[in-house]
Amino acid sequence: MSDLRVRFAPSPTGYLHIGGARTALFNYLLARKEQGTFILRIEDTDVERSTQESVDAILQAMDWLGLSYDEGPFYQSERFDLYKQKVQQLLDEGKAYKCYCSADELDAKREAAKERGDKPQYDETCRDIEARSDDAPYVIRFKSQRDGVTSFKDRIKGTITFNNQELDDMIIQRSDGTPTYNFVVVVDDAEMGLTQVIRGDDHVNNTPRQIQIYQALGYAIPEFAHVPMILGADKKRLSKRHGATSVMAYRDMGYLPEALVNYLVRLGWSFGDEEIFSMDDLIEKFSLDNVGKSAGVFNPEKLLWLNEHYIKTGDPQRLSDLLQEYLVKNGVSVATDIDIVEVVKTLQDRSKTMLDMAEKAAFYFADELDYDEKAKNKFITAEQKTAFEVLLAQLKSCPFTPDGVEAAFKVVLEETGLKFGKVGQPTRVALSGGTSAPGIFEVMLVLGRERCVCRLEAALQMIG
RNA sequence: GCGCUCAUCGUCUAGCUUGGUCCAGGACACCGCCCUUUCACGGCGGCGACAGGGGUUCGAAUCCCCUUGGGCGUACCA
Repeated sequence: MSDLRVRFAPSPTGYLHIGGARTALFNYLLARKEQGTFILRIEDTDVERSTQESVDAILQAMDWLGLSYDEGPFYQSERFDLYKQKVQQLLDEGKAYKCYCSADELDAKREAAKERGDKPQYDETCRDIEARSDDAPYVIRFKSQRDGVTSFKDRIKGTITFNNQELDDMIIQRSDGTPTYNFVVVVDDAEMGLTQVIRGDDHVNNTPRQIQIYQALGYAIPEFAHVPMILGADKKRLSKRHGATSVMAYRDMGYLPEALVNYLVRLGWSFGDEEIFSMDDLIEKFSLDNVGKSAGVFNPEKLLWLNEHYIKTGDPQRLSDLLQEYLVKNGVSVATDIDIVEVVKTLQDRSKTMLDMAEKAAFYFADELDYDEKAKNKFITAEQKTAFEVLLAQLKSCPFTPDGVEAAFKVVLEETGLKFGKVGQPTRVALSGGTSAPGIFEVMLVLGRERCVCRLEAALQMIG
């Protein structure tokens, strides 16, 4: 166990999205690689917007991705006493003050500043006034250092410097007594002993003000690593209009978690020319050194390619369990006389998602085949009558093994004098209902004698 | 507007620290060929980028400056 301590700190105001999952993943990988500690903290100081449903959704998504944590989940809503105490400390030391300006006043001033073309900042009206003794509502503001600069060395972006004039006195406690994000994040990151703060790029602007709070509270400053954002195809911040952004939506669409993990980690991180990484590979190879500085565009095609890869190479046994779930979801009742592991084996090379596989597998289980109209008209015709009859007779008696069915087929070719192609495709339609399916022998073996006979008879009946 | 930041094929990226081995490598997508009982898989090949302009240098994708473009922030949200 090393002393490295990192965290993922989502705000429970919705499901876990792609971007959050990636920062969680980076933290997780680093913790596992360095044998450090990965902490999960729920940032629910905004009581209005936080929900238990969101917490559950986030936990479920992390579990699905395989991101286990060592400590937590800690809820900020249960730590208000600690924050109160820290706010009081700053107040006592004159590093924070009560501000009686109303939200409306503040809004008006902000608007006015914008109109003038000035940077909207708090004008410090209450900075040096006496605290009132009446019960007028107030917020508590942090007294920023306004001279000089604040800079820090970002692990992935390098040194970043801010002029302290940019930092106005921010609110650390709302008028309802609850603390705000920029304050609690510092208290918690410090109290939880984090050595590195790995988070989204959208937080770099918060970092200098947070550093000032670390200093005011006498805390050691952790190392910061800001990972670039994920953008949509139009280079705008990834959002719902770009498609699914929820991690669990990808499960519903039939994606494997290892595909999402692999995709997400390669978006912004690289390891030479390698593209395929298992979680174990990543724990061994991941490093903040190879994380790029620029934002990346989310590319659904590449994710799909990885998903195909993991389906192709996945363990059939495991995949068969998953396939059953998707079949059920599609309303297909799974027949017990069919070996689903074998079904998976026939479909692994031709499925893009598990949902896709479920759709392609449906014909195996159908009691009555749903024929593709065009295929039926073209291939289930009088021309095939003899071939079907011979095949039917053979199938009723031949050994139902790879060699057996192939021999049966050979007999058909010999007796009819037809080429394989002439018999194969019609047979495929008769057995599967369509023109694209796994190899004809594989299909017969998975279907079993009884179903093959039944479907061939049905085809013969259609021919009349 | 102001602040921070980023900039190699359409996209993800290697290369940039220690200029020459890069007329820039890999992957996805796309196109073609091969394999083939359908559909796929697979194999082989092709298309395709150093944002622009100045420097520095014998030599720049690599160093410096400017321009342009993008992202993020600018809340009693996180």
